[in-house]
Amino acid sequence: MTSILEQLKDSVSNALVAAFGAEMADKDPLVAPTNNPKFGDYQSNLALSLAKPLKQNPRAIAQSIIDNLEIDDMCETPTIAGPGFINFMLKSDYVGSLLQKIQPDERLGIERVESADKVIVDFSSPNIAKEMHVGHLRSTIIGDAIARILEFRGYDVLRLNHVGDWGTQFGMLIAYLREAYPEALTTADALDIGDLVSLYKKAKVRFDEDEEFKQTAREEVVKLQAGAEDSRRAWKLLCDQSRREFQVIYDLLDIKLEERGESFYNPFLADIVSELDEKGLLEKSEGAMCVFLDSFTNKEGDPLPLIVQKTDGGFNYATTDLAAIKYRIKEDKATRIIYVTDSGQANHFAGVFQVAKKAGILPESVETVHVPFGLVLGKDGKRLKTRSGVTVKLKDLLDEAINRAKNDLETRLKDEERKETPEFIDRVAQVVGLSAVKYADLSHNRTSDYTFDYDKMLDLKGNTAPYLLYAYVRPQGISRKGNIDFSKLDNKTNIVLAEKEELALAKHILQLEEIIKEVESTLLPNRICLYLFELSQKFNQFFEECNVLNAEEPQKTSRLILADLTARTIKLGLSLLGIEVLERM
RNA sequence: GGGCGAGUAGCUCAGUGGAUUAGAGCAUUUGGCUACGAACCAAAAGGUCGGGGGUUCAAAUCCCUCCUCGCUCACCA
Repeated sequence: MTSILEQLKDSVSNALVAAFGAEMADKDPLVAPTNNPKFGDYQSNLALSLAKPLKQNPRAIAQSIIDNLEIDDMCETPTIAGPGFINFMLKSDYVGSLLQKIQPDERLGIERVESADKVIVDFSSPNIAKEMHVGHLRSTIIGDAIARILEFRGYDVLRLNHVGDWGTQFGMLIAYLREAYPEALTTADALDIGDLVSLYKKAKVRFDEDEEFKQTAREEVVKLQAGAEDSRRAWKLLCDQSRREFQVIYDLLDIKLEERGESFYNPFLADIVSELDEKGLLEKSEGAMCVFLDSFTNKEGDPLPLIVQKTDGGFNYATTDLAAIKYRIKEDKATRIIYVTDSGQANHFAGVFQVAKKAGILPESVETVHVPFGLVLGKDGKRLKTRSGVTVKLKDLLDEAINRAKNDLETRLKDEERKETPEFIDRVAQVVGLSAVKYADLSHNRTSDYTFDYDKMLDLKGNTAPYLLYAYVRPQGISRKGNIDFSKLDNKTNIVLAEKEELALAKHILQLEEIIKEVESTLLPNRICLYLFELSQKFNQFFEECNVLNAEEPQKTSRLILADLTARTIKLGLSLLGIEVLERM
């Protein structure tokens, strides 16, 4: 369905051409939702921006536009306010007819994109042989939400997990494995990940302290990269065990990912370097092969290099990322590649994208975009750590949220003298706990750091997951109490929107499409959160003022449809964020 | 020192095409359950949008400058 906003934009553009001639056709109609409901639903600031070029009074221009508008079916006659704003107020009949139109549609009238372009979302990316920790939280949650939103819009999304499964640390690990746990190399499942993590730490200590061990580790890297069979077996063992543990988290969070680690691009790295050389971009500097960047300088003001081959001949992540760009464009046919990593990598990606463009690997027709996000902070305003000062494991963090949700729920059940089964309690606690963590993350503007606070995210009040989940449960309560099957509601009766709460709720429901389209380009999921929070508030106001079950027809059916559409909008919106709903809580 | 980002109510944060009186939530104070779940709603109070300049009829938003904080600055990713 064409959104109201787009229809208005088209109408204003047409009116502009009718009033001032065809040369105005490309002029942006500057239509946007009003920031204050008393100015109506939408406004156009067009007349003000035309005052100078047309050398006319903006109010007169506004009047000419209004005179040429053909929107009687949608809006009341637009009014001119202040210096020349055009304010639009939707007609309630029109709003009702739109609701009626989307009511039978599973997608709630939201369009798919015309061509299913391939989009890659690169997110999560933990490191093999390490546990997932709080540092992976945001990439995983934000990346998944972005992927879900683009999938819903109809893009062909490839979700890639660019795991750290290659590099110098493996020499160290394999060397230590041989030394300390030789049986792990021959016996399946001889280690679990807990051992693997402590193994990593011990290996690191050996590596830092013992020169001889360091040398062995380096040789092990060479053997691995050369494809020595027992080294590869050890490497694979490490990867498999890590992968299993990652999967526990992904299952818990309901996240689907295709693993394609750094090692995947290994065969292409040497070619990338020679390609850069052929293009004349390569320079040797302090022993390393580099491409020098435009507009990036170091402390002394000299140009900064992107190192693609280290002094020891090895490749690094810049090389891998260049190879990945090439592969993703040539083989995967991606037209948009989205990297969800922390903002600390902004320079790295800027450099890689610049070199890829210079080298002709990255054509104009493909968009690469770094989607940065800020740090997760503790209440002290510093990077989130445990009380003992170590990094918080992701599993522990999620379990804590679920446990707190469970305690809250049990306290409330006791207060209200409600009895529920242990299965119900566990299920509600899990959904509430996980959705609270996800929603807290997604509802903040991702570019800034955010403060992690269990009490706030699990609060039943305010812009939190529990508040939204409750707003979903309330319409379901109406359905149960009234013994009404929402899917069998009469769709023939005109929807009546007499009360201001009804109208406000209805208009808000219809805005989801605009929001989704906006997020599709800005990749800022917090816009969806804000939308859903406002929807929930409007529903609660409606619920307070407009009794549904005791209303007379045709108002009763109208209100049932409103309640159902609200619930389905919340459910759909939350699903785009990777959050489930509950029928009761 | 360079680059990037941030600084908006006591706290957590919205505000991405400059525009009509700067928003929300939490916390605080007050009112509302003999009506579909009060896990709710209503109302009050709370801000020189870090400081200073500039552009504009109009700036939290654009430009300049300064201050504070964070991230980052060649062989880790």
